[in-house]
Amino acid sequence: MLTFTEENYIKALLKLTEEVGVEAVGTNELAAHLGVKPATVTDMLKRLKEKQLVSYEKYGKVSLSVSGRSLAIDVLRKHRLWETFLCRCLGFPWHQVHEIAEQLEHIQSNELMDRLDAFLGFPQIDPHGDLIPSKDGVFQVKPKRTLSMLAATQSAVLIGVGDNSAAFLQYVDAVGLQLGSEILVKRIQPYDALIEIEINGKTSQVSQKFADQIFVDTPPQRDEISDVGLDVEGDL
Amino acid sequence: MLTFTEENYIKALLKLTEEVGVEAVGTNELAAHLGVKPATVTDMLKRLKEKQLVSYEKYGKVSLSVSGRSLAIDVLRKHRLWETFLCRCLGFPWHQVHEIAEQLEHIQSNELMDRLDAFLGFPQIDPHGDLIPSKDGVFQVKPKRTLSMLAATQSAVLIGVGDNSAAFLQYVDAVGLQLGSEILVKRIQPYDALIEIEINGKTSQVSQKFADQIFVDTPPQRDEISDVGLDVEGDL
DNA sequence: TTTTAATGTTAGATGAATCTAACTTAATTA
DNA sequence: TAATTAAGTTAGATTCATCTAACATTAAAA
Repeated sequence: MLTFTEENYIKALLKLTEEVGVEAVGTNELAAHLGVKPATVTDMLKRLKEKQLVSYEKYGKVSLSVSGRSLAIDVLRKHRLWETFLCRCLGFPWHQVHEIAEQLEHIQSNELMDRLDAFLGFPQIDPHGDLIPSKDGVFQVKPKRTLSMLAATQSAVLIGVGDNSAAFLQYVDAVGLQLGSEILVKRIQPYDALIEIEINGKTSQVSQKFADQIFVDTPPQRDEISDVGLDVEGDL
Repeated sequence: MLTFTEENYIKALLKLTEEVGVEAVGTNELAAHLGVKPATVTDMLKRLKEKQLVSYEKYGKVSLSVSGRSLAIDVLRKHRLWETFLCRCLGFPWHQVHEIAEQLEHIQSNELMDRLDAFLGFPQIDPHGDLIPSKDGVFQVKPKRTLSMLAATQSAVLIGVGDNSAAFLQYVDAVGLQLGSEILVKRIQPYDALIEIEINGKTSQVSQKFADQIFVDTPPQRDEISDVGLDVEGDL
């Protein structure tokens, strides 16, 4: 049985490796991500190694073991199922659910999660557009295309976000975006690289930093293939 | 902000005083109830006193302060709302919900509980028949009549239980009882005080210990007042 | 009233998770 | 290659929640 803190460490490792597509991470990076000091991380890594959750050698990089990865994915699954519950059933705005799910993800009961999963109709995507790992831990990260990769005059559909913080998500709300929204890139300022976008007729200027966190799907336009909408929740 | 453990101590204090109708409790009793050693309780009581949650003097009995009681009631409210959610929405049998709610009751978010409360339709009674405290902490314990107080030939309706452990509740299930069930006391063995009861035509023998934990409402019978059923969930 | 039993406290230890400050190793740059 | 910087570790301290073992107080019984 893992402690809350141990669960948070392996979850962070999952995020910092798999989501970025990197093999292993350093102590400092982990510390920064978790908001603790590097020394604290070193201590914890020793404990995680003893429990065979990570592979780690002194002064080297860390990566999750097979069992560590599987436990981390389970925590992530809980997190995303709870987020889905909070939005869909309790009507929370998406910028509030992450913080509460950070607590709920540590509740220990497999049966609870299975029942919640069934209650929600076995959702595949959470309120931020992230894939919910299946019960048996199948979980792979799709390569992501971001708004910042688009050229002027291109349009795309919002399928996810790379930052779940309340501050970022409220900004997303403010420009009128939600999952499934169509985004048109009107032009990119040559001078400061600000991107002018249009959503439902409303025009906004956003930064590269912002655009890096906006994941999009580019619908086939030139090929004249007929309308393929994003079905956020219905694709079993 | 209280720690999980502090919340558990004040919850235990609420239970050991109010539910039993006693002013204050001793260190040993608290320790026994929480499954820790008396020395541990002494330490914790000092901390709780510093935080003004209890009134306590060395070698004396402990009781909750006004603010301690209010916080304890809030924990109890969360516990019972979660239990209601687990039974009603996720279909958990009542003997499983207590353990999971022991974890969920410590999640910190007032908005979460308010939304859950609304989602459940502002329930007043939890799956064990206990009153759910209202948001403003109004909560009084009704004096309880138990099955063990009934005489032979009397009948009554199950309105609650005094023990939420899985072992006890499964026993209750086994004799065919659920909230609202009508119980007929057929006779009481003079020799060993076993109580013979009938529920839906099914006869069982139960002990005094068991009967002490079965809370009942005795419908007016002799007075010929017409049928008054127990409406477990609908009485706003 | 004195002894005994029950109850409660103190002191010292442990493990988890954190910190700061000092030190070591690895990587980069001149 | 040597010096500097970045990254990582160790040592020692702190807080929380717990323990055991020894001691103190209160209540009950002889």
